[in-house]
Amino acid sequence: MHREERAVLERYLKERGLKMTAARETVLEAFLGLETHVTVDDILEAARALDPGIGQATVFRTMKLFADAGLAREACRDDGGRQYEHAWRHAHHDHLTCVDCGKVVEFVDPAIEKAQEAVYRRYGFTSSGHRLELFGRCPDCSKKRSR
Amino acid sequence: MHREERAVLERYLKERGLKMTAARETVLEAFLGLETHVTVDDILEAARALDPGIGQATVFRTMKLFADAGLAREACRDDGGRQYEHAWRHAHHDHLTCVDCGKVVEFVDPAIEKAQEAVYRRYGFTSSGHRLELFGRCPDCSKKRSR
DNA sequence: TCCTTATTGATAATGATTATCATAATCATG
DNA sequence: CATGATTATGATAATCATTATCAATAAGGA
Repeated sequence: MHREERAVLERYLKERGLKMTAARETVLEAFLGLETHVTVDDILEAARALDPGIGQATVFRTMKLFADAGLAREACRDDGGRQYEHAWRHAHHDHLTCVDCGKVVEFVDPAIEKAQEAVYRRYGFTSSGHRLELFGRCPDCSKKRSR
Repeated sequence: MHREERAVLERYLKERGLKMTAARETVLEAFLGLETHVTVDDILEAARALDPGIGQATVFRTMKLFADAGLAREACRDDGGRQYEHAWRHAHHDHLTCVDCGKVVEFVDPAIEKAQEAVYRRYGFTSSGHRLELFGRCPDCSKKRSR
């Protein structure tokens, strides 16, 4: 299962003299088996379902590693803890979040992406990623409000 | 000093039966006297310069209040603690951050804003703000890298 | 297999934020 | 302008997410 991601991880590890371990395999399987937008505790729970001996610190460490290896993307939430989403073969996308019910729509907008490139050029910056979150009310919650 | 912001705060407080206090005045002055992008500790330090008796918890509470009153905007940083920036009569803007030296450029791009409106319409959402952060390398750091 | 080095899990430590609570300040009202 | 109901404060403890420490273990090249 998840042979491709495993290969990515192994290459990453070998390149810097790190080791492939049982714990790392377990966390990888747990993470990939979950939906995107998960917290470390979600991953810990899933990992312990596969191997009850996994420690919390290991999940923190391992997810950081995955982020660096390009397997996960991390984002801070205003409230609780960090969240992770799948990054391997998951195209970049932005988020549209409902401030009332919390629903999240993932989207990609070429016009936005293009305009961002123009901003980088304007200030002479080299691009290395961005984070865009649109907040608003989804159709349902908008309706409820205006009633 | 800062009569307008003070009036905003007073109206906000009165509307919900809250009280204007010396501590809130002090924190307001301290916050407005600082540059934007400040942490709670920055504000605490500035507030204690005006009144050494101010408690840390009060600053946390008060800044939350200010954010709700539209005087401050808060944003989470991936690393350390929350940061606040001025919100009253400070036009909305986005951030372009250098991942090497930490330099921050504030910008507004009409094309991006327009494209975002289109996204809201596409999904039937009502807009209530957004957060955009572009990451990259500033001209200086780009040069250093390519050497 | 052996040996060096990285990794693990448990636990303590940290740092940011929030809750608690007794005391003090605010302000609408009489 | 004194009163009283209520909110706010500051000190402290509590919580939550995350990181550091460390002795014991596992990986993997020689």
